[in-house]
Amino acid sequence: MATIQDVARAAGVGVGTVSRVLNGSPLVSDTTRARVQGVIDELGYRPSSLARALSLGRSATVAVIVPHFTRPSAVERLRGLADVIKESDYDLVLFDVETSDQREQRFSMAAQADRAAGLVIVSLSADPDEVGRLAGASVPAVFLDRHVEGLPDVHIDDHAGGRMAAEHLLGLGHRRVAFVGDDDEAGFGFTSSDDRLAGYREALEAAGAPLDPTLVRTGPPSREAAHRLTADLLDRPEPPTAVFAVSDLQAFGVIEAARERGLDVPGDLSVMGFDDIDVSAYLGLTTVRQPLYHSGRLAAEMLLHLLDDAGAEVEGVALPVELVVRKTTGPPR
Amino acid sequence: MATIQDVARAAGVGVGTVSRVLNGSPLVSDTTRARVQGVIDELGYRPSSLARALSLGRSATVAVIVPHFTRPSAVERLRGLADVIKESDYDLVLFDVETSDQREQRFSMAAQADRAAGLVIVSLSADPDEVGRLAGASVPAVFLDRHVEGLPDVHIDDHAGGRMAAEHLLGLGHRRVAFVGDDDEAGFGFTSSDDRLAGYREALEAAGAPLDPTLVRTGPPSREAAHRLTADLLDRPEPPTAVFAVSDLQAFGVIEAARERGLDVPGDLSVMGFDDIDVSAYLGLTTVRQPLYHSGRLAAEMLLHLLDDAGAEVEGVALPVELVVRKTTGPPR
DNA sequence: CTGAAAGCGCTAACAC
DNA sequence: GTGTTAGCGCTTTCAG
Repeated sequence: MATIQDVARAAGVGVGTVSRVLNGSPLVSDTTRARVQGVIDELGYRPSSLARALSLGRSATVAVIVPHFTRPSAVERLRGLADVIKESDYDLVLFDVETSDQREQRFSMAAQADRAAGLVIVSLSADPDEVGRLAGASVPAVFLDRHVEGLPDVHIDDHAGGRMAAEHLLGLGHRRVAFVGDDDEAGFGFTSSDDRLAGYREALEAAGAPLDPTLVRTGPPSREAAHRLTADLLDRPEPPTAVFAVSDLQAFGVIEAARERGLDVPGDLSVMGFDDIDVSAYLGLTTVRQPLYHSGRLAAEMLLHLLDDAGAEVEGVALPVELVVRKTTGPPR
Repeated sequence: MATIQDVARAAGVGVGTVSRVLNGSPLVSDTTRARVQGVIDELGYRPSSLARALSLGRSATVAVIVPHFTRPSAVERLRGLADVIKESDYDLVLFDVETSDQREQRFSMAAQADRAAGLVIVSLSADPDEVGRLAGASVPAVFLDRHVEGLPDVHIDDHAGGRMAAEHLLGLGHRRVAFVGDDDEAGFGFTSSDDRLAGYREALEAAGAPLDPTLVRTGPPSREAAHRLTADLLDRPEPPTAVFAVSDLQAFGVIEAARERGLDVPGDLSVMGFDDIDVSAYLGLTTVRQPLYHSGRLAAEMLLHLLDDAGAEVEGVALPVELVVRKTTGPPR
């Protein structure tokens, strides 16, 4: 790998001049510029963005820190982020986090301006300590899919979403309903599932149909896990007549399990999800929609704004959720 | 942000000693180690991975370069990659490429050992020049979803896949079939679509039912684009009785367009895709399956192997494709 | 065992 | 206009 030194030597100039050519400084004569450029091309020299960032103390990348980035909802958010970032001068780099360790590491990296110019933190919470550090850092950060006091964020009202789900099921005449959600086994501090459950439970209670604790199941946020959880639910002596899953992906797992048992959806079992991902319309899934793609765009725009104008005060945004009734819910038999 | 200097000063030791503590070197007395560690904790000091990489000349990240990373097929591959990488000591960092410019930039970054320890390049081709550079670089690279002469890769036989599609449709009795594929507008050098088309065309020709050129449409690899392309196809005086879409995502766009016209699938129009993504089984889509998740795992394993043993010779792998007949194809009316 | 110093590749301030 | 040089934060000899 050729370095700036090599180029300088070969061109018979100082490294400063090469640097100037590299950065399009006007303080270089045309002839020198041409000569240096010639050597650069010839040597196939590429400046080290790393050394550049270290020297400058800043980089031109936006880092997105996201756990389980292949979940459909995460992908949809990332699509929004990417669509906005690609129109800017920044590069998008995605840091996957799969373990609690990585979460730590990503966060500590966060505050370093030479690593990333700005940060989007998806679905992860931050403790007050971390919030303080982030707020004090020179690297602006915006949280996506999570409300954080004191830092800009884009979030939804999970509690209200859970309530909507309950009210829909209640309105249909269901009294014995279940919940399939997430456990936070990795310790990421996910709360969406719990918040939705809380809203769900409250609305049920208020209607005089309190949620049976044995009908609440949690597991990893995958279709397979939801499938297993549901199979278990359906094996109970008094199975539920409806299931609210905390994501569409999980709702599909629920439906799968029901079909496996020969149950008709929604005839024998009503199923609803949360998110309204791409395929849900196709599959006719009743769900609580949250604006995933839009939330990504918004978060990116907020960050770009912050990057553009360090002093800018950016308000957190709460996005609306909306009930979308399709074909997987109906009155109980 | 505290630096190693700050720590050294506060602990009353040299930076070298701090560095040794950081890296668990045995050449530090226990008392000194304890004192330094104390200061580190107190200051909340985090070493700069950037400076570290620059100094060391190598990093502990695997870089994945992938265009349009939110396509379902890309996500599925990434899932395989991530599942393997997360079990290793490496970090996974994803570089999105959306423009031809970015492609250049990512590639040039590629060969720099201080940026990434290893590389997985998804769906992108490399010209002989680039292959040479990559082969010579100290950073091992494996190509995924593309065959590259002289470098390890994981790929499928697109040509055979296209043939399979044609044979299936032919076997059902279709003679007037269409193709909905990708154009490579961004100039990434994608060839999968063309290769599948070639296989499709040849098989059709061999069966005496040559593909009508007006029934070949290409556009961006999105559902929406495929929808539009198909609408156009169906408006023709002699519409096709079957459509082969180059991806499942696009096949869904085709189906959408057909339904919009009030056409029954497969009664009025047979539709098949390529990939067999997650939801295809759900939707009963007939398709040509390629092992997406597995291909990601394989590529990651190959790279890890290369990283582990620089001398290792890794063979390119061709993965099989397989026809999966479901409910969107049938005999023509 | 530990401190000092050189160097990783680059930018920017400072001379000439 | 252009060369020189001092860092950016870290690791790693090289002395002691």
